[in-house]
Order: sequence, then C-alpha cells, then structure tokens
Amino acid sequence: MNLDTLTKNENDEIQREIIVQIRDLINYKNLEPGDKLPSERSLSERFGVSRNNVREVIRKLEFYGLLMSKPQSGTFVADIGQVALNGMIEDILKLDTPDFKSLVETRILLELKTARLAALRRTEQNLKEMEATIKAYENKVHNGEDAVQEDLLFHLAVARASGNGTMITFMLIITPEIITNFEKYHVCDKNQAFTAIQEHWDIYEAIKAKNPQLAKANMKTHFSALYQYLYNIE
Amino acid sequence: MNLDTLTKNENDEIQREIIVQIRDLINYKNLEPGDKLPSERSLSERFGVSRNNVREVIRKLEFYGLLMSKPQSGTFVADIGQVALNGMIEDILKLDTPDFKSLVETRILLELKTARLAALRRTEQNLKEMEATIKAYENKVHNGEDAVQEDLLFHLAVARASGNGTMITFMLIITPEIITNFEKYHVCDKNQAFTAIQEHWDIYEAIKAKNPQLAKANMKTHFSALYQYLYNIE
DNA sequence: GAAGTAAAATTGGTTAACCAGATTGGTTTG
DNA sequence: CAAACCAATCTGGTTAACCAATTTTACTTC
Repeated sequence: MNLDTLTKNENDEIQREIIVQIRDLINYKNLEPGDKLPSERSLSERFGVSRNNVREVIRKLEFYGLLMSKPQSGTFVADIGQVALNGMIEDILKLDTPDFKSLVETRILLELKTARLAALRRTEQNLKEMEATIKAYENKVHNGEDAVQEDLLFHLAVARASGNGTMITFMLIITPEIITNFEKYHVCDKNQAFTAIQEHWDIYEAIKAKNPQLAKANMKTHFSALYQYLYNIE
Repeated sequence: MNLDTLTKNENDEIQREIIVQIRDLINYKNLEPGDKLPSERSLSERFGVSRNNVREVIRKLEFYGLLMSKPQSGTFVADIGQVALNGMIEDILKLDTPDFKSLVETRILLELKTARLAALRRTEQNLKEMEATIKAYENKVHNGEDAVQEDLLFHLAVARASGNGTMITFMLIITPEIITNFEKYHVCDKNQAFTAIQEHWDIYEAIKAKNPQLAKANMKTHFSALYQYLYNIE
C-alpha cells in the first residue's frame, strides 16, 4: 500500500466519522425534514475537525439528496424523513469501491438495455456517430494497434442513442474502472479484437433496422467472452 | 426560476467552460496519458477563474476517472488515451439533470435485476432486514400514515441482498430524485399502499424461496402501476 | 565529466481571513 | 399594541495566505 492510498483511507475514515456524528446529531436533536443543521463552523468545532472536512461531507450527503445547502442561510435536512435518512446513511457508510465482478455484472445489464432502447429511439445522427466509432476501431485493429478506447467509444455511442440520460451517466461512472481492471486482469485478447469488429457491425445493423430484440441478442453475443470471464472468477 | 437555481446554473456554466479549456489544452499540447497538466495556479490564471473553480473541475474529472491528482506533485491525465478522453468529456459536457422518465426506466431495470440476484444470493440477515422494513411499512399504512420512506427502505434492502455494490450505489443515487418527483407528480396513490403490502411480501417470499424468476416477476407486478405511468407520459 | 547532494522553487492540500446576502431581534412609529 | 424597519449578527461561499512533500536545479566532490 502506497502513501497515496493510505492518506485517502485516513481521509475517508475521518469523513465516515463525521457522517456518523451528523446522523447521531439529527437523531438526538430529533431534526425533522426541513430543519436546519448547526452551522458548518459550529459543526467543525463540535467534531474537532476542519471546516473543510465538514463541507466535503455535506457536499457528499447533498449528492445523495440527504441534505441541502442554502447560501447565506444554512444546511437543511432533506424532506425524505428520518427513517429513510437513517437507512440511506447506513448504506452510504457501507459503500466501498465495488469489486470488478459487480462492475461487469452491472455493465452487462446496462448495455443490454441501452442496445434495446437504442434500436427503438436512435436518430440518424446517432447512427453516424456509431458508424464513425466502429470505423475508427477497425483502422486501429487492422494496424495491429491497441483499440480499447475506440471500443469504449462505440459502447458510449450506443448509450447515447438510447436516449436515457441516467444510463449514460452510469456508463460514464463505471467505464474508467472497467478499463483499469481490464488492463489489470488482461481481460482483453488480441485475436478477440477482430471478431469484435463484426460484432460491433451486427449491433449497429440491428439498431439501424430498429430491431430491439436482435440488438439485445447481438450485444449479448458481444459480451459472451466477458460472461465467461465473469463466471470463471466466481 | 429562483436565485438559487440561477446561481447554480452560472456556476455550472463556468465549470463547463473550464472543462472545455482543459480538453483543448490537452489536445493542443498533445498531452499523452500519464503526462502532467499545468499546475492549478497557472490554470486558474490562464483561464481567468479562481483556483477553487479549477480544483472543483479537476475533482469532477477525477470522479469520472479522466484525471488523477497526486499531492505535492501535480495533476495527471489518466491512461485511457486521447480518443476516449475526448469522447468522454464530450458526454460529460452534455450531461444534464436526467428527466423523470429516464430515472424511472433505469430504476425498473435495476430493481428487476436486484430482485433476481437477491433470490440467488440473499443471506439470513438480508431476510431479517427485508422483513423488518415490510412490517414497518405495514404499521404505517394501517395507521393511515404516509409510508413512502418505509417503501423505499424495503427496496434498498432488496438491493443490499443482491450483493452487487455497484447497483446499491446506483440505487442510492437515483432514490432521492425518484422520491422528489413522486411527490411532485403525485405518482403514489393511497389505495395502492394496501396492495403494495402484499406485493412486498410476495417479493420477499420469492427471494426467501431462492426463486429468481418468481422474484423478478413479482417485482414486475409491483411496478405495474409505475409502468403505466411511464407510458402515459410518453 | 559524472555522480551525489543540498537548497530553492513548485506542487496539491490545508487553514484562516474575508465577503455578500439572509436572518433575527430590538426599536421605532403609526 | 402591532406592524414596519433597521442594524447587528450569523450563514455558506469565496479568496488569499500558508504548509509539507516533492521535484528540479545548481553546486560540490571525486
């Protein structure tokens, strides 16, 4: 373990403690939805940490919709109720960097759906973007170069064509971790790259033909190697 | 539009411009993966914005795995390659607060899967947690009280039982927005609350019996009202 | 001339001071 | 006595100064 990770873990630990203390404070003071939290200054003093730490935690809980900061006014408890708030904080505290298997599992789930939706909703512009990414992938592979990036861009283009903003966001979140782990575990295979070209075209054609079932099936075929990998590490 | 939103939009606009400028800088200087970005100070000076703004953007791009900050050393371009980097930044710039339909669509997708996985992987502890949330829901409904929170906690308990960390994270991300929109559009119905109790028990029993198909089917039934809503607003 | 070394400059991270706007409590005024 | 108003205070947000670790640079030494 290098220093970087250590520092980050230490910082994480501090943040987790602040989250616990904020939760306890809300419960102890019986703060209802919409009630105001003590000021950042008093919280940092009470918890014995810097105001920056408190601000970071508040931003995090704001991201998960549990708190809401109003400038020059205060930080307020979201109106999701005490029970839900405690439950969600419990889960947030348990959150950890997800394992590779969970990432792949989720990716496959998302992509089978985006392929299906793309077949229903794709525009001409979407088709052009997908075509461009496949051709770029083709060029790289034929030149014997690494083409992980271009592969990724094709899948992002499909997600874009699905017209579902939430799924695009989720794809963006998991993509970098997928890439990192692919390189780490050497999931990709050189000779798979050539077969992948045709598979990309097959997915493209199904989406172009507005055939959702076929698009999903072709995406499934494209993931077959990944499936195998997923079940082997089980 | 209130002042809050306005300020937030202005800030968003500044951040988007900084992202664009950083992308252009990487392309112009032909920065390869692993290369060092100019320091935060010089970037803020060059772009004519505060160092805080730059730091926020860097943190955001770090979240999406495109950059990586090393303390006392510099900020580095992630090793995902220039092509992928440009593509992902393009998508990040297009990101917007997702519409309600996209949220519900994604939620249904996720939950059908978590129900199925939960039936395969649930522990005894998971069952106890789910049981507790259903009973809490029951009590509230029988007393005529609002039980949106308890409903949510049951679904989170199912997600926890799925054993997939990524899906739990995603559920946590979309949940608060779902709740807000439910209340906004009055999706929930009082007399639906009673039928939901039995539906929760049905899902629970299928998961307890380790029957993935039935668990998924029961979850689908539970979402039937939501399905209808989803297609009505189309 | 190359290798080692120490000091100076540069870096992201942290802390503290400052700001503008919102809130609050007391005072004034009708 | 109530309502209106104003100033003191408190708020999250922003800016600037500071810190410790790292990297670079220049000099010494063999």
